[in-house]
Amino acid sequence: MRQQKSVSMADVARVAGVAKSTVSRAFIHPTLVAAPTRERIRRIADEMGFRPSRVARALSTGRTGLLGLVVPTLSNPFFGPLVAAVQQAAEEEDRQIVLMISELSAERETRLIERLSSEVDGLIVATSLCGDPFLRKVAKRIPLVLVDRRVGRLPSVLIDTPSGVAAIADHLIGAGHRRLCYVSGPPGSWADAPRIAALRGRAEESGADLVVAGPIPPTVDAGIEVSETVAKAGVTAVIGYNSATVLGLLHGLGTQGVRVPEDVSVASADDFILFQSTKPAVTVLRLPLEEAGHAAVGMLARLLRGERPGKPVVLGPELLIRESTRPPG
Amino acid sequence: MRQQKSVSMADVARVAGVAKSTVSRAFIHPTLVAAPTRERIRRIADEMGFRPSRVARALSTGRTGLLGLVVPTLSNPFFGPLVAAVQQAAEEEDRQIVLMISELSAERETRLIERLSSEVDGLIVATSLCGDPFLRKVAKRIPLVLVDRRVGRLPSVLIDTPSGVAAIADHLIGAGHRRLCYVSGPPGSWADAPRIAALRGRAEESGADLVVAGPIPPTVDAGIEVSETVAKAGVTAVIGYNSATVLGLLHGLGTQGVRVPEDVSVASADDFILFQSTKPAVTVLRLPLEEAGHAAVGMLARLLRGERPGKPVVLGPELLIRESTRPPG
DNA sequence: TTGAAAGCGCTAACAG
DNA sequence: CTGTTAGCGCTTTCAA
Repeated sequence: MRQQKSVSMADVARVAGVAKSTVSRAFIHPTLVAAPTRERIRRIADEMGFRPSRVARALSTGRTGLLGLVVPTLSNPFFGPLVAAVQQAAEEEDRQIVLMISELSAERETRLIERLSSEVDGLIVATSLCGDPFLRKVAKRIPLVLVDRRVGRLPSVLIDTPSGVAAIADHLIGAGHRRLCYVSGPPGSWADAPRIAALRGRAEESGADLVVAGPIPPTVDAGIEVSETVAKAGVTAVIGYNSATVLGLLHGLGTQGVRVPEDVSVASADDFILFQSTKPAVTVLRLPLEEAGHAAVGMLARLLRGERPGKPVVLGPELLIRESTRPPG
Repeated sequence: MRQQKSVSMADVARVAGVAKSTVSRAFIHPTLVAAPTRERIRRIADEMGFRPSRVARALSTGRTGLLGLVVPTLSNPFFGPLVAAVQQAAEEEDRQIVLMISELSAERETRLIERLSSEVDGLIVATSLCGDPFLRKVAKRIPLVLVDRRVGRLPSVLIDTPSGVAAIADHLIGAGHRRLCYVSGPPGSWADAPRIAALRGRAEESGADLVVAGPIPPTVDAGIEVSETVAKAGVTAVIGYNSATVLGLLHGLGTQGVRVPEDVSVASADDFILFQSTKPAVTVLRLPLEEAGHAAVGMLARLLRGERPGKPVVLGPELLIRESTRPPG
């Protein structure tokens, strides 16, 4: 049954001529052990290559040191950096990440969270398909932090894209643009309404016009198609829903002889690594994914310590101004 | 210390009026328990909401049910699908994935693997920075499967890109192209030599010419720059190292008035989701990442059962022929 | 400041 | 087929 003949606390204790409990204390509550003893134990443990068993510790403390992270997919470039950030932040707390990918299925999502919830200390959920009531229920049983989703007063880390989109508008209007276009995402996207509201607000304040094109699917093709509409709308600047849309716009406008940015400025509400090296480089919103990951782990750690999680953290995207946007005319 | 008042086996045993061990057996070795007893136990366990403690089981069996997965980054679109596939395959074996991201640092990679190796049942390593001797050492202590890397005779799942690149050449040459260009990756990329060898082989067999451009950095910019060279090389078809390179080529050739595919056919040795919806859609190699993930988990499972892992699995990429390649002229 | 002892919840001999 | 009995390796009272 046993296979690994790894060094246990008992072994260290024997060699050091002390009780197991003293060895344990030397690591967990160093202050409770006389300095010389402690150092000797540590040295011996080290020499013997002692590695405390997480499993045994987990059984006795009731905590595994594992955090569950649930994301909908890794194909969307939104989630890679988030996962990476969460993993790194967890590492700093000496915790590990158990990753689950729901593949955009609500049923799967629910099932995975259900299972995970009984095997980790806490959960970070960055998915949108499972129901609110379900999440509320899970949060009762286990510390839970939501990312980019709001469910009642559950602890959460939010990314305020509307304010980022507004920042794009400010930048554009500030540069002198008077007619802007927003190309919206797929029909029913919950992200669009607040963005459009924010844009309208900015437009009204400054007396600029706002044209909304779409909704269209978030694909390059759809972006290419919609570029005709955009070209005819008589706008001098366009903001695209996401990177695929913008890629399509760039291409579509190009083939219609509309130059970017000379004729029309283009910005993306979504970052995409290649946008920094396209010609022209595209003005984008950099989503604070790293920050979000760290914040989520921090919040979860607080919950696990029994502290109050604090208010939802709201992170603003950063506007990266590049060649694709400039004053009109 | 205790916090969750979850139902334990002892509880179930008491209610069912049997010994703990019988409850245990009812789940682990169902055949060793009389059918009626077994069913009664299961029903009661179910009603009580019993969930066996993985931790306790781990302590007693020495196996945690966790698999470690180490990848270099999630920014490269190569790894997202791989991670997803590994997670899914693991799930089917009722195992969970502990994910580590080395962020392309050899030192970090070594450290992570070192730590992970004492906390999971087995390891899947899809990184290239840590040293061969180190991996050999780790593999002695814990079942280990390599992905897209070969170290001695360690179990591994390989993706045979050279044969895929050769398939592109066959396709092109078969269509009548006589002068091909391969745009290679970054200086020192270990991937290039075998690809170029494969291409040369095909070219010689068929009496076609092969021009190698580069090495260049795997970026859009570099792709744009190199497109001048390509345009002047008098080739009718070009194969790019990866998606960024090809994106650059597409753009660069376009601005030089070289039409794709009318004047030059273009193919990518690397898939990229947007290539199916660009104009023209690009002929690519689809890397069998899902298959690789499944194969790796399967192989690891075999190792964990004490079976021989079998020979390295070699997976061939699939050639997806699209609009960007066609007969010359 | 240290030791002894009692678990944590489960699995796996070994009896019966 | 089922019960009894030891642990797995660690943390944590409780005493000394």
